[in-house]
Amino acid sequence: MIGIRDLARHLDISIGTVSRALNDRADVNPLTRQRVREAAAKLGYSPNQSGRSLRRGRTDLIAMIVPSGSDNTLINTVFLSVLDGLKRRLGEHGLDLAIFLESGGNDRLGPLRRVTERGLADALIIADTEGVDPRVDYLGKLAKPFVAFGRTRRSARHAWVDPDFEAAVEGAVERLVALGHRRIGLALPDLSRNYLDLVATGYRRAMRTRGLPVDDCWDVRRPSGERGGLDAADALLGADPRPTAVLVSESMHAVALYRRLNEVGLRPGQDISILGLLPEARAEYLIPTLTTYQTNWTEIGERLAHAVTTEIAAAGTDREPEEATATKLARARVQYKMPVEFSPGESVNRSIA
Amino acid sequence: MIGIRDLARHLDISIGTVSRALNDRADVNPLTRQRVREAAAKLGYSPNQSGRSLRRGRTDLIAMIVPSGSDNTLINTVFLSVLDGLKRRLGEHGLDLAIFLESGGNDRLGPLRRVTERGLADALIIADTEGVDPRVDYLGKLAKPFVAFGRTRRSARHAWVDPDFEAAVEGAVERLVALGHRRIGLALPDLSRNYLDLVATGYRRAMRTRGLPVDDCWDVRRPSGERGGLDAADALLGADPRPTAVLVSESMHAVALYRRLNEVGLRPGQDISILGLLPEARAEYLIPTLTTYQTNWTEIGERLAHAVTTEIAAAGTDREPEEATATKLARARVQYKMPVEFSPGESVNRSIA
DNA sequence: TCTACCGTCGTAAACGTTTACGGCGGCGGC
DNA sequence: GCCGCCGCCGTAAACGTTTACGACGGTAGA
Repeated sequence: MIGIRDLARHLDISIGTVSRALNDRADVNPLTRQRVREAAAKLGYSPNQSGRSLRRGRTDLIAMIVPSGSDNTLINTVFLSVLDGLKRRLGEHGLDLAIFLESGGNDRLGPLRRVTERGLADALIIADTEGVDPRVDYLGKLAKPFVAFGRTRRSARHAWVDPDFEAAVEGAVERLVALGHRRIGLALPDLSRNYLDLVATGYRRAMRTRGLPVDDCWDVRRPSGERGGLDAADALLGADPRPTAVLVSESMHAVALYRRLNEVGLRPGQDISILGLLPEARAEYLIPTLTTYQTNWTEIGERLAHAVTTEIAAAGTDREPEEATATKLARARVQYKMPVEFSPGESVNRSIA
Repeated sequence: MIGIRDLARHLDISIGTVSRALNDRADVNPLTRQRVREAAAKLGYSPNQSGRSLRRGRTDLIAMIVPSGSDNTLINTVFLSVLDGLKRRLGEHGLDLAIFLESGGNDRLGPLRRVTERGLADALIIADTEGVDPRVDYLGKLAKPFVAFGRTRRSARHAWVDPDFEAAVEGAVERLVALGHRRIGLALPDLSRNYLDLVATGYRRAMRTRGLPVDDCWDVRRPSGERGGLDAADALLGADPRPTAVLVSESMHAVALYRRLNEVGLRPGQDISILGLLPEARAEYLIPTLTTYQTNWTEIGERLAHAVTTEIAAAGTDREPEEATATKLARARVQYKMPVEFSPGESVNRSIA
């Protein structure tokens, strides 16, 4: 590996000048800057990150912590689209993105801890947040800049970006009601995720404001995966009176529901309406295609990036007590609900009226 | 942040001793070691990674480069299972894993370059390899330890791990032939991926060794995604004579094929057999479930980790010309085809005979 | 008693950068 | 002609670790 020393020796100038030239500082002769640049290109110089960040005190790396193991997390299905926007925007600020995985167990703090303790990222993004998430407390105490992909109950105190789940469930209920449905069921996985609580309360509220009844048998919460989905389907189909439409929020639950309906001879979109409150990634694999909400996941990634950079900027000037109000406003915490809309799908097309 | 200096001052010993104590070196009094450990725990010391790796010359971090954008890559569908095993095994060696994304464009070298130039990983894993992959040449020239998740045409020269695609296609053909099929089609996406070439040649070989005809109309290669899948389906269904079974190797192609069959009134598993040469992740979303190969993706991850550690060890002793033959053998390059088998599925159950 | 050795520890250099500080020459204003 | 300023550059310290080297006291063997 060739370092700044070699460049200096090769050009017969000091390493200080080389460094200044490469970092585009003002006090260096344009000609020398040029010569340094050419030498760097010719010799294939690239700065050593360890040395640089040791001196600078930052790494220019953003770490994203994502859960592993289960494949029914929010983050998994639409992962790449979000990352696409996130990465592009971060790149514009000279930041790189690295993704770290959680262990898959119930210990959500350990892997995060490893990343922070090694100090290899300037800021973190945590995904798949729970209602009370130990990670936000931990990062808060550390005063480490971070953004949550998904709200928590402590959301007022940190930056976050996520889809507007309340609007999604509100829109879903509205759409079904417009078709004449009055008995609407809801199947949720019983994971500990904050967005599921938002969906559950949003569902109740949407029903209540329209004066619609909510039978407790219509609001089922079952384990993740196919087995739990079949359970949920059985519970909903066995309810009396039976819902004429079902909101489902996990892919495997949707699959299981389709399967059960198929077995008992009910056709989605004809005999019963199914509406997905889930990322659209797998919706099109079902036949008939599942109607589900969709949103601009790439833009969500971009918003995350924006939130990250403002958090970093805020942390940098934290010790500055006197600050112009204008800049302070510009650095306000990013907390953003991404609008959603519903895809065209074949699983909802039945007018009850 | 508290450093080794603070510990030394706090205990009134030298920083050298503190460092030796924390690194479990022999020449330190067990009692001092104990005291240092306790102080480190009490004060919440954690070593600065930049300083450490600057001095040590290594980062204890493994970088995996994965493509982004398209969601039909091999790496995407079974991503988490592989990563699970990979991460666990790496952790046993004190290595962390970070995932970096490609830009999504056709430039596969740029993102990789950024990672290597910043020098923030000891070794790399590249995924979704092409036949002639610019990344293997680049890494080879750099003499940087790396492992490919997926063979290339230069596979003899580097470490790699992947599923045994030849065995998969061989098994598929054999299974169909046992059911009496003689006219077997193949639909591939027209991506530039090495494993697709392996599948294509494996298909031809399997057919030839059984004395079966291969009509060129049965071997279609169409763009990725639903549109291309519909094209492929039309081509196969329009062939004369029409194949009685079809091998398909991309999820969206499978979905499109199901859809087209549905439209023309053919039932998978009854009127025609479908067999997936694709990771099983989405197979169960189709109705009837798609029969497809499956393998132990977690173990693939573990094999990748093993390959990485042996590559690193080999690079460490590269300059050592005289080496015991035993150790040399132990450090032989890992090149491993993971065995595959076929899942129970409903899309193949028709005996032609 | 002298030598050799061992266990334990301190000293200081080194890893590759960045950057505060000061120096040196030239140029303009007085 | 002198002073001050400015553009450009070299010097050296600093970031937090690791580790080669040597020092020191003590013990054992001769």
